[in-house]
Amino acid sequence: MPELPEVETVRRTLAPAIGARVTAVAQSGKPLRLGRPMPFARIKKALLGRRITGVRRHGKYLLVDVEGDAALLVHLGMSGRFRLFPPGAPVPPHTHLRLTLDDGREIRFTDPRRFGLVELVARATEREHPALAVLGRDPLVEGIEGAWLHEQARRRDVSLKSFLLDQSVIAGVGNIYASEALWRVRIRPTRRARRLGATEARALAKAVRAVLEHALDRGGTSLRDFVDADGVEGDNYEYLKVYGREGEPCPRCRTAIRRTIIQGRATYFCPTCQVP
DNA sequence: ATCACGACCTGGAGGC
DNA sequence: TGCCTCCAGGTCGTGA
Repeated sequence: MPELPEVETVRRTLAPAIGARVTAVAQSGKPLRLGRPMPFARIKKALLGRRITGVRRHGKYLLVDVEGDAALLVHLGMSGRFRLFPPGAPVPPHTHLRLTLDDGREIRFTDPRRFGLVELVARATEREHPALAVLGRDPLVEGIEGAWLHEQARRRDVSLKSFLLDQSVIAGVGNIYASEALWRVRIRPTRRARRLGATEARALAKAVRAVLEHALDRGGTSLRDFVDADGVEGDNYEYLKVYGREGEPCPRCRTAIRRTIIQGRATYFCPTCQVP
């Protein structure tokens, strides 16, 4: 479901929970990513009775800070939702974690496919967590520059599409925005990363930031699962230029958009104005 | 060490 | 209506 703009949208809409105290913690007991159960006992011990002091994001990961040194680490996988419900709201199916707040609201992690992740980390050492340790630069937090991107790309013998999806380089770009950014700079997704020129790298770095910021301004892209912490869908889908638009005319040159598979993921491009 | 692929899950859409 | 197949915003372990 979620790439950087969607996760950032959730982060922002979850902010009204800051200051509230956690009065109850409940779980489904179902395993999540890799069939691993969430460390519920540790989560409960660290969160119960504590106030939420912040909600942060790095790449596609969310961190919910509480009093003390603990933070709840959350990844939404493909179908995960992380929402703030009003008091008494019905509990949706596939709800794996519930944090009841002192005013009756509930933060709930819901994930039918269970590709998501919920962990507990110590803030002081959070970057040592395997999921966070490998993350590259977040385009909207740390920023990415053309020269840096060029240097990264030179050393990799993968397609540019795969390169953009590599979270150890850029943290937060996923399948939608990888196709969108490459369309903007008129480069085929199949182009080898090492063949990216310096000028192209500058344009690509700018395009990555632009597509992410544009989507964020629209509350993210809702294809099927995505809603913010208030349950509201984002309306960025109508602004996508190529993703999910096989057969539709390219907005630049009217050629039919093509769909191909790169590393097992659907990839969209214009065969005319995106150069190999 | 890098890289490509399949597995991990459930549910929705479309074909028959 | 029901059954089947395909597809999905991500990540990780495997084996070449």
